[in-house]
Amino acid sequence: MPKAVDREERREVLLAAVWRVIARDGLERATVRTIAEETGWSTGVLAHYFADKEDILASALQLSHERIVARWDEKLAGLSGLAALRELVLDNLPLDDERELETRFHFNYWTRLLTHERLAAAQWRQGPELVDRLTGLVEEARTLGEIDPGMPSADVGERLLALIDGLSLHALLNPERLTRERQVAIVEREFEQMATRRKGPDHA
Amino acid sequence: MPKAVDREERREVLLAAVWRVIARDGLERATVRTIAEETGWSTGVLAHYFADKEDILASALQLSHERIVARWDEKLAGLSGLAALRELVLDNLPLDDERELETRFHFNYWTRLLTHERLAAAQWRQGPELVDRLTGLVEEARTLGEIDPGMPSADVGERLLALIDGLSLHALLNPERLTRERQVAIVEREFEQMATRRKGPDHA
Amino acid sequence: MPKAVDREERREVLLAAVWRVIARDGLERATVRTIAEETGWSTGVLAHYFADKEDILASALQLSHERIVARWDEKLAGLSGLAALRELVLDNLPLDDERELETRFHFNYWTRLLTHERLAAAQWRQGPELVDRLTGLVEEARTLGEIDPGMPSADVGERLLALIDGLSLHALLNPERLTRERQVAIVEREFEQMATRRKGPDHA
Amino acid sequence: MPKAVDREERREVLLAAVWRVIARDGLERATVRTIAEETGWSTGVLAHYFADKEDILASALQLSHERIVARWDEKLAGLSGLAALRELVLDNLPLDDERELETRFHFNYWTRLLTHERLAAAQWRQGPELVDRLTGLVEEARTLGEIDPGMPSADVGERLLALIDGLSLHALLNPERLTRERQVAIVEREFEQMATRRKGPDHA
DNA sequence: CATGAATGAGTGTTCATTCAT
DNA sequence: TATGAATGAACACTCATTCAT
Repeated sequence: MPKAVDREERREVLLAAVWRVIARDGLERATVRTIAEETGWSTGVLAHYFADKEDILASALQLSHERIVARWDEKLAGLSGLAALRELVLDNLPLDDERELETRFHFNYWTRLLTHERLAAAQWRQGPELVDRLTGLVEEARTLGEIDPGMPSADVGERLLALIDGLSLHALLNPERLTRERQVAIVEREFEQMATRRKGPDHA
Repeated sequence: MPKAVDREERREVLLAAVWRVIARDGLERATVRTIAEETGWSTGVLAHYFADKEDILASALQLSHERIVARWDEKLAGLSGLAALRELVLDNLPLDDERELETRFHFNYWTRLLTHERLAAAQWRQGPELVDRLTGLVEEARTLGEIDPGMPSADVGERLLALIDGLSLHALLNPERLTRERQVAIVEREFEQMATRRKGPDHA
Repeated sequence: MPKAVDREERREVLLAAVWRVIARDGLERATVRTIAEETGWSTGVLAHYFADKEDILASALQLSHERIVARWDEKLAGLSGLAALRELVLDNLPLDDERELETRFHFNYWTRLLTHERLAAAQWRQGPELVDRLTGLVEEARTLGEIDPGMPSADVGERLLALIDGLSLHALLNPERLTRERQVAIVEREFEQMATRRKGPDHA
Repeated sequence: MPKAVDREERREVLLAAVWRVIARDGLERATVRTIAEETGWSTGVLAHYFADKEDILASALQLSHERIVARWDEKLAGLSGLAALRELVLDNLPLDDERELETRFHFNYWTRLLTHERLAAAQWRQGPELVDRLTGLVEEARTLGEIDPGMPSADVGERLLALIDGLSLHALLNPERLTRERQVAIVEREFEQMATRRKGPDHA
């Protein structure tokens, strides 16, 4: 009998190393050797679990995405409308080490998505799914009368997405200026205003 | 007597080629050869004007930054407060081909700034400066009574910066979803609300 | 008690797979993995029956050779002189699918025999043996008065060997130009002339 | 001004090194590093003159072919019929060191032509051209009444081609058995018989 | 005996850099 | 000053081999 290896589990262990390398050193320095070193195995082992480097990078993003979506589902269970929206926005900020690694990791793919056709395939994209979720919850919040009905949900969703990624970006680039606390404060204020404005039309 | 070459002018011509290559093909594919081809000169000529490739990339960012700051000064001349703030935000979105190239160009540096010490240390100047300008104008608008005095100017500035870069990012990644018109609409609404809220405390 | 495996029989099954792979894909693409796939077993099994890859290749050639020699003995039984010679020459041309595979297989070793010491030293046995058989039968034909006694048997044998391999080579490289029928026609004419010339001296 | 290098001449110098490596070590061991070593330059230099390794190998064969055809033209100038045919056959045997290298070199491509589609393109093939020349000269000899008109010229040409490559092959594999002198003797006898048979039909 | 996971040297290729001209 | 030939380290990838199970 061969050495018993759960291939799927092993793949995930390897991909977690890929996350760490890319988050720490960047995509450019994420060479097969660097990744292998991080896994603790030899370079050749990657060939057993992935077709080529592009498959490694795509699989790493794919798995990360799956984990994130699963976490969303978990965190949002039982919540609806504005509360769910707030949770979703906060979940997508680099507010702890795990999510900072996650953000740094995804960050590296953004530029690549811009110029690499093949990577732009549907499953690579977390963005579209997030904006849809955000917009859906905005819509829900509006139905529940929690927010100003005067604004198109899609635009509100888009603005929240921009806020998430903009804050994430600058939190990574300038962690001292844009601390975790400050990110939360800015988002909380955003939500206060969204909630406040629910009567916006009334007072006019 | 050596050929009379205006070194500074030549550098700028070369760096403009660097912008085009990076915006079009990405940093990864911006090889010395590709850049040289874009300039129309040979690869060797770059060695006369720059220390090494990193110097080329840093100088390209630096020059781009200088141009942008100059444009800000020009556009904001005569404006103050909310009007100036609005102009500055809109100027930093990829709303025409020139600024789209600019955004795509800068975009490529974001990930690199995260991991490359030398580039980050020597060249990252735009972000801080922009957030400072935004914050300054928010402060000015508050002094002029144009906006809600209840919010910390720095946080408003930070949120606008996030909005700018978040919208820019997704406008590049998904130009069909986030059209230029839609970017403007989202920003305009943001400003309407900032203006509306100037009496916020009053109606409570 | 270990599993009862007829090692010799297993080796032959494995080597037959080697023949197919090499004839089909060439020596260059005959990797251990490809061969293992063709056998239906895992790559590791080859290590149990062969010292290393070179041993696999040498053994495959060796076995093929043994089979061919056995076939000669069978086909030539009861024949002698010119008739036997004709049969032997025709048997060594790729005139049916089995022998075409055989020829393609051997073909791949020719260049390797030129440069690989170990293979050349240990395994090259067919060439000499075939030329010896050809020469022997020429000698026999001469003794029987079937052919021109004026020519050195060794040279006639050598020429027939060259003809066999030259025709085989071009039949593989250009099957449309050098069809099986044409190969036979060329050989038959060769033998007609050898037979005709048996009275050569007489008419002078 | 750049270092003055005649690119075509340099290419030929490099390709001559390729010939030597392949003839000596075989195609399999003709790595880029081995070739570079033989040229005396670094590995990178090959990238300046050839697109990739396949281009190197194709160009080497191409140049060799051109040289051979040029030599044919030179050697056959002023000759016709059987005399030209004899010269052409003898020229294609490995009868001196230069042509032995040539034969060993070409030899290595034969197996590759069998399995590599791309290499099978028209310009790679010396064979077809040679068989056409041979057949043409046979036809000429027949017109001149130098040989037996009873045999199809194409078949005679084909047989001579087979003889050439068969003798070349075994001369390389067994130089002690099939010496240069013996190759010549076998070919000369072949031509004597072709000439003798010109009256073949008469004596019947 | 049979498996296939793991290894790491070797491959073709790319590329920033150097430097003679 | 400008050229592009030359370099050689680094890259992704392939593969024969080893060996724990």
